[in-house]
Amino acid sequence: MSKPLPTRQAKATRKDQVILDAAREVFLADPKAPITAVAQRAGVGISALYRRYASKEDLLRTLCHEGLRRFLAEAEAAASEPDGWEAFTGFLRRIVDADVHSLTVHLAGTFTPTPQMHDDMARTEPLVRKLFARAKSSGRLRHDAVVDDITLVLEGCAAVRVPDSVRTKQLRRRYLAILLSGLSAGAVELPGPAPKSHELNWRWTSGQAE
Amino acid sequence: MSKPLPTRQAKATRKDQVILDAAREVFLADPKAPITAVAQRAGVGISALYRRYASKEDLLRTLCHEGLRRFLAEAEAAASEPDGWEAFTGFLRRIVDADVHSLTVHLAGTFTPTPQMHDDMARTEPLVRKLFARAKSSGRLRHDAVVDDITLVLEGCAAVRVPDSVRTKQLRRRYLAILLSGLSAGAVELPGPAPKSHELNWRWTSGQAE
DNA sequence: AGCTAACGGAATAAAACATTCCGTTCCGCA
DNA sequence: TGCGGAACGGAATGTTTTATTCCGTTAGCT
Repeated sequence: MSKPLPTRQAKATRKDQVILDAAREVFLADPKAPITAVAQRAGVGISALYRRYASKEDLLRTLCHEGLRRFLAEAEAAASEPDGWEAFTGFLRRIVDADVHSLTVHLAGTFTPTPQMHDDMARTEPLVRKLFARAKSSGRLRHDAVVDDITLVLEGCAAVRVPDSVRTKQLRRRYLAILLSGLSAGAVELPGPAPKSHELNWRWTSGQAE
Repeated sequence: MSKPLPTRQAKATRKDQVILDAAREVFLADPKAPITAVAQRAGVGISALYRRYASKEDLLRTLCHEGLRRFLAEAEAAASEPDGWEAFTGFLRRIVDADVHSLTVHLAGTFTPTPQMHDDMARTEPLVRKLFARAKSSGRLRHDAVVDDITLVLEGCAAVRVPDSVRTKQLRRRYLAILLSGLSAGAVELPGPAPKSHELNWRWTSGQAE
């Protein structure tokens, strides 16, 4: 009773997802991977890909945009969590679990972003800023942490990767816990100038390629 | 009085270093970079490279081995620092500063290691283990941290990278400080099974390529 | 039975690369 | 002052890798 209509179109629609999933896995592991690797992982032919996406760049862009949307959605969801600290840490955990950071960051520069993407990015920023501010005012966050440290944290978590994806998720949570513990109030001063967002978004600003 | 002999051979010897430096920068930024990129960055022709290294793989291997040696040397140096916690944190800071982890890890799998390298790796392991044990017994390290967390920490720090290398170093120190703060004693329990070394060395165990 | 959306995958054209080769430069010595 | 060759620069070469296209096949659907 779950699949009452294995109609041709329905099949194709389901395959849409399979392909996107495969693409995510493959490009997450290697942003420079050939498109045939995606087809293989998805268990489909190359045609199935080109039927849906005009080009490799198009696929990359779609994938990345999907990640961005997820990020945005999580940020919005976190906004309604009453406890500021919980909202903050929960948000980070979900982003790390979803491996969204790798998507949006490691793929940046491999395609030219659409206006729509820029728009979504712009909508995201204030939400994250707010989330951070709430965490800060909860008193649980160390006083010298800044919003852009979030980027560093996410980048670090994304760097944790082992062949087994389940294990990867566990290790990342452990790692995030260490980081959050380090970001908690009451420790010694952090060294050096804090990061500024323009320093960290360079991957987006310069067009194309690697 | 610094360069009394700009003799032909002396020049070449100096260029050795220039080339190795260029190679480090280039392959650190992109492990798959073409060899011409190295030549360009070094400001030399391709011949200058092939005069020194039989192949690209050979260059990669040399580079990586150099990094491994540095790692080993730092570990040995840290062993003679009397304070266990200082030895530990100082060691990490120097390794992070030298960007050695990226070298040994991101390049792994792009060449077949020499017996000499395996040997050096074997010599390194007990040193690091000892360093960790001393940090642990200093009481400053959280009780549920394990040796292999070091790998995660280094991996995370290596993931911090911005175009400006000076800034990168600063940001990494900040990030390491957060991590060390999180690794300090007295916080909440860390989640999940702790990492085991065989989980983290997969890049070395499977031969060749990506 | 016939039409065609949805494919699979070989074929193709273009790019990216590692490596080789050859002509040039210029140090060091006679 | 001229020569031999080490040390190069960088174009030419031969391969490999890839994105993209094309064409024959397989079903849903009527």
